[in-house]
Amino acid sequence: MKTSDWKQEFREALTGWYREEKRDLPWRHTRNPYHIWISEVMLQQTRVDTVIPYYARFTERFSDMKELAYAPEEELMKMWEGLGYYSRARNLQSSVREAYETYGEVPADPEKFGKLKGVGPYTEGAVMSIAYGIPAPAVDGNVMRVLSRILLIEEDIAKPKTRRLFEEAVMELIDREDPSSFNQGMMELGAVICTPRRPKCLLCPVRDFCGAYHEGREEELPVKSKKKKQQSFPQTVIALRDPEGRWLMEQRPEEGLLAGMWQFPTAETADPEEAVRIISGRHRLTVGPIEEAVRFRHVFTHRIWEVTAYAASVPDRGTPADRSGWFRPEEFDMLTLPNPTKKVRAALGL
DNA sequence: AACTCGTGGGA
DNA sequence: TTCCCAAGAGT
Repeated sequence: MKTSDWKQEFREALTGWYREEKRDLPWRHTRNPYHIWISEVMLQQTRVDTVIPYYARFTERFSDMKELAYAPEEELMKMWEGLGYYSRARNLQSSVREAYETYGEVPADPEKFGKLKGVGPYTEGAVMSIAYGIPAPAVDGNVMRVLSRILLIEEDIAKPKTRRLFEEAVMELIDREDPSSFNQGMMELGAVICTPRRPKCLLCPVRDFCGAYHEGREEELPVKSKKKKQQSFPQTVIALRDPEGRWLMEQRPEEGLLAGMWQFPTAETADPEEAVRIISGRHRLTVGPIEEAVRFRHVFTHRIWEVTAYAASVPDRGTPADRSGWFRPEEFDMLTLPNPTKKVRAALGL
């Protein structure tokens, strides 16, 4: 068998399987490049089942580029609330605005599209191939896992430079008649068959082409170095209620973790007395006796919060610092609240 | 290159 | 519980 024939048979086996067996997902019902762009950004580091309801709401509210381009940021963040990695939403909006004003559409040019904020190598290839049929590589974690097994590639896929190796491999293999089905087929295969643990090789449409399967090494690949575990940080929350039933909320800084989101007053200490001193000083107010409401751990990718939340009354509102305000529980829904804050809110029965 | 940036699910 | 992870990108 000649090498070129092997590649062609691989392509046909993969795209044929994909066209027959692909899951019925919302973004596979549209050819709207803008909607496909939205789906790819939402799917960055996020599971399909999590994205589905967000995608439905988001594309309904911001049905075309103009709607999103000029939407109020608060509304944008409210639609993204709970999905995580919030800079994705802000970058998406600014890039949709730029594309709309510059091209009037999603540019069908990888060079132009890839320059937009929030569009990295993966998203560039995914949107260009799926929306426009352009043969560009869309290398995500699935593709690196699948190809490392098929081609017996032993480079560490945790290392940034390794991705380029896989992009070159994809360009050698990609189906130029249907780059969309090829790229999505690779990812679909990784998602449902060629899984990280216990891959279902007996159901695999391309196992005849798989080096790892032939050598019985499918569980050994890919090679991936582990990341170091996260550091823990104490977070003491002092939820403060005024005599009229309003609660003090603070808005986090515009940059960094949970940027711009709202939370109950919080101090980075394990000592509740110290937290009261810090927060009462910050807002120039007097805090009554505190009562513990809830204690939990919140795990981020790179750090862990050990949260202890207390509630207390204040006789008057003092002098609130910048980026803070008093709100009734019904008004909380106007604010963008990160999950840790939602947990505290639930514990307080608000 | 290494670090930052969320969340929820599964083994 | 603990760990890894899931269609990554910005700095």
